[in-house]
Amino acid sequence: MKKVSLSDISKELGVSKTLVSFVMNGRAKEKRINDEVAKKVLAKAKELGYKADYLARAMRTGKSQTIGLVMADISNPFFSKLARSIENEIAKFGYNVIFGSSDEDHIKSGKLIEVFKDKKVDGLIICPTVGDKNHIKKLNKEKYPYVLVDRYFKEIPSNNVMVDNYGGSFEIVDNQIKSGRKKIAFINFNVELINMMDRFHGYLEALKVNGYELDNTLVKNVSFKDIEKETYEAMEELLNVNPKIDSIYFANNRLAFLGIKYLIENNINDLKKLQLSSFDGFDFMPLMQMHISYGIQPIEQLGISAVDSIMKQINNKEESSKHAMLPMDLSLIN
Amino acid sequence: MKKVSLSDISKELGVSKTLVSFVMNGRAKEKRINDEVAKKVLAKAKELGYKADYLARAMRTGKSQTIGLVMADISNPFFSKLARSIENEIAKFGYNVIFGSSDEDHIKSGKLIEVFKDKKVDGLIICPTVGDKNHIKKLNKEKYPYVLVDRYFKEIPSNNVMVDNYGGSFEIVDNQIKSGRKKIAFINFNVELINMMDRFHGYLEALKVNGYELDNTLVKNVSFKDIEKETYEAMEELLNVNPKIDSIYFANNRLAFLGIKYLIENNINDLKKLQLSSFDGFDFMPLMQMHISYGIQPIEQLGISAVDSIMKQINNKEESSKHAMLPMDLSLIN
DNA sequence: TACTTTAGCTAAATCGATTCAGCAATATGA
DNA sequence: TCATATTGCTGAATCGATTTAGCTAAAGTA
Repeated sequence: MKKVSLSDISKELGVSKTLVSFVMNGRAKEKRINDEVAKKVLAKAKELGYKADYLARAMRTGKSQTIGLVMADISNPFFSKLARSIENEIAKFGYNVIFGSSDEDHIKSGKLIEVFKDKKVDGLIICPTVGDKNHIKKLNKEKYPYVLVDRYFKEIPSNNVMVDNYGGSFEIVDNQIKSGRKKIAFINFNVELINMMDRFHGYLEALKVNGYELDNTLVKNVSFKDIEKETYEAMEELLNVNPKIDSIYFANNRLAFLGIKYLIENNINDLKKLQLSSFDGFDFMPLMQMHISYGIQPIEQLGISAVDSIMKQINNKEESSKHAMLPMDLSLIN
Repeated sequence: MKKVSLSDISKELGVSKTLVSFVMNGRAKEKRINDEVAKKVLAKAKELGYKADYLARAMRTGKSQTIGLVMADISNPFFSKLARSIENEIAKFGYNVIFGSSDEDHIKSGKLIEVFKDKKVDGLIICPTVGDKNHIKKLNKEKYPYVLVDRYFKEIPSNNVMVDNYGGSFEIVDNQIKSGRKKIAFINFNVELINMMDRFHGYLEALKVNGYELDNTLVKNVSFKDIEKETYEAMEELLNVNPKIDSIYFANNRLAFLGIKYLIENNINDLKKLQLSSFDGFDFMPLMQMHISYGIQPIEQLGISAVDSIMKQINNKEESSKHAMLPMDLSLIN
């Protein structure tokens, strides 16, 4: 049951390792190897149960058939669904995924990127966090294959796959206005992230085209670090200080979850007075006591596009600084 | 910026690669290398930015500093939280995680196990599915380090980390009975899985100790393949055929989710007549329109224990056929 | 006949680290 | 003084595949 190597085959058949290697890599024709000999090699390989040693091959060729996935947090449903989509898609190319979570901390993500490069991954799929600019610049300099998902940096050229945060956000807010809402509050998250900024700009634009003034007291920002506490504070301030609010728009599903939790715990559920919307939802939103209007992110497509990009790069299909943008599914805004 | 190898250092200093290797692996004392020389080596290594090549080392030593994680589906919150716990814990040992989802299909899980072994992972953490017995037997024969989580096979010795499915299930059902429920229906899932069988046995035992007879019309089984449709059918049958049911107990949170969805869509919400309970919950259960009583799985601890087991095996701390069982958090049953 | 092609194959270097076996010089002990 | 330890170090083999450079013999060509 011990492992069978190239030389085992070559010895048994009295041919060179080189020849066996050529045959096993399907280069028999190209290398003008006698058909009979090639057949014998294949037969012997099957007989002995030969399989090329992954590490030896990876060391020699520099290809690991593995990609590294750096996300904020795999236990977050958005990322776990994305991870699943990437896993499925990249499996079609015979690749595997090695992953790590950064917790929105660029020290961690930098370390993950380095470790994955050390492990010779053929490419990286990264959901970058605020301080990651330098890591991305470094990857550019090294020409290491990578693609950013969900977020990118305007000032740094990169291959990236994004959702139409601006457009989706615009539609949601525009819809709130069209349905008669006058004072639409916005709770945003980690404002420095480009995707979050874009959602904010969508909100601004919807106000603008409808002739609304931006009211800064209606906009709250919450940080990743203490999201629960800060969301509660934001809700409290919005509802107490500004009692005329008739709509609250959450920049993501986590905020929406916490906001709704706050409302339920405080028994605020007059939805005629207060309408809710969120950039994206979760599976259980249809089961909630509170009606909420939301978009659906094309997570699966996000993974597929990211894999497409990284595989093109790995196979030198010349892909550079390509910015893909996927539309939101807006069927649940109303 | 090209990579620096051992021989670069050895050439620059005029010493052997052997010596450099010893120093870099912290075996200078053990190998009686002159302190001065050792210092010089370390200094030079730092100067040149030397880092041992992962693949070369892995090939030579047979250690990859990577473990393989085989789950049913990483996009399922239970598994993504488990994956996160494992990731965090194993990072403390300088390890990374490569993962794959089996979709409860033993062909897929078998392939994943083989691929991960090919990639020379130092150990496997596996959430096995029904047909995986032979794969586990094979691992036993090969003495490949692995640990099963969430499920195991009674007839096959294995290291495994389980939740107390039986005890948790017993408590939940016992509580339903104690609070006066007479006809407690049970919707189970993929019955051949040991964890699901144990939950069923907990249900049985609770009936028994309270002097209830098992009523087979109250027990429904749903399969992984078509969980949504089958859960709806089960709900329909239970509620129509057996109108005296006053409690429904779901074997997991996914079933509970679907069951509640059914009830909401069909406007059945008289919780005085019908009480709900589930083996485990999700974050948003407190926000639901329906009250439901549930346990909480010690997912984080599950990951920690699994990592503990696999690391002990990898480091030959002689761990064999150890069956760990973690208690459920039952604070939310009432 | 002599020279070029081509088919068919192989030895050896290479990737980069680890480790076995052992050498030389100095120190210690009887 | 001679034998034995000990210190300090190294050459070469090894892990297993890939790949470069090149060889031999037969076939083709002029």
